Amino acid sequence: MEELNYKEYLNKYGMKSTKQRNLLLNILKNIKIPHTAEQIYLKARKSDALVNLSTVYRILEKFTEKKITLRTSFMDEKCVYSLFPTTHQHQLICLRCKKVILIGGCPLKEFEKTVEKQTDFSIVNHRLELYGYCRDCQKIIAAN
Amino acid sequence: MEELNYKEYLNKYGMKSTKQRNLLLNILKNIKIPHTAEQIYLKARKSDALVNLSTVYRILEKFTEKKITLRTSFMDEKCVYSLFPTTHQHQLICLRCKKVILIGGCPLKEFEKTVEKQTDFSIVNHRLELYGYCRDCQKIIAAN
DNA sequence: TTGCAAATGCAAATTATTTGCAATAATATA
DNA sequence: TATATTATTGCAAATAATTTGCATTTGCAA
Ligand SMILES: [Mn+2]
Ligand SMILES: [Mn+2]
Ligand SMILES: [Zn+2]
Ligand SMILES: [Zn+2]
Repeated sequence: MEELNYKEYLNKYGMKSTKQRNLLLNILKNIKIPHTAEQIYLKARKSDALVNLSTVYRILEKFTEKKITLRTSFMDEKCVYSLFPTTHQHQLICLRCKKVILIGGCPLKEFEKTVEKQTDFSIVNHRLELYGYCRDCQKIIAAN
Repeated sequence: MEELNYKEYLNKYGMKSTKQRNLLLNILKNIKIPHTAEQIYLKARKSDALVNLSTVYRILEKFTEKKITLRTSFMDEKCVYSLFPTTHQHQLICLRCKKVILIGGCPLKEFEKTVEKQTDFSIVNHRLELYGYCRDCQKIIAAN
């Protein structure tokens, strides 16, 4: 964790720079996979700055509203948050260890056009996730 | 609502035929879009047979386990249930009126193979939903 | 520096879903 | 058909994630 001040950045979004928000931005910058509000809260506790869990929820809500973060929810599980991706991408999720791999490249452009013609819908976005087993988990499963 | 007895069908799955289960099967058969447990419960109450909400949850849980129903959860919202589709299909959802259109034909087979090669994952399924505006809602939005 | 709106902490509320347990109902079989 | 054996149900209470009310604190613009 280096930089702990995102004042300009936050002000640009009309948000005050608080130690809690700076801290969360820093945490979000350093995580490689999406985290739940509670996971982020637990990381925050480890730092010297204290944050309350409701504050974490409130901050993530505001960040999501401003598209600073992306809020995702898998099948049944809790919502997870990550910095909003700069490019359009999709996720490949391991059903056993929950590892997430981001995949660039979207296979849906043509399909969307076809569907638009067939249905008269105007499609504005989509959600695509692939589920499977990562190499490690494939081995573990095979060994049982 | 015609037939109210699915005894053979339920027994085949190792489940007893109860008036609650028969009723739910009938409701599920007649709905055109996925419903929440509570929506199904409310429809059930309208019939003469009484059902408890926890029972509805328990029945839907068991149905889902047996793949009689499909349990889906959109972004933040509650889980919804529908009869398990006989063919692989995806949903096109209107962001304004929440209408759901089912679309047959999956554009992902080739893409999955490519991703498997790139990532060493073994892909077992995927989730694809398209979001947009239905024709009616497009008009309404344009008129504002 | 001060004033005020925005942000926070804390506890309590909400909401969807699940669970324990005693009562009831469905099936198998005597 | 009567009975025994389980599975299923109803009801109330528990859980778990998220949200909210309110008093206090903080950031920042004037
Ligand atoms: Mn895409
Ligand atoms: Mn598909
Ligand atoms: Zn894995
Ligand atoms: Zn619509």
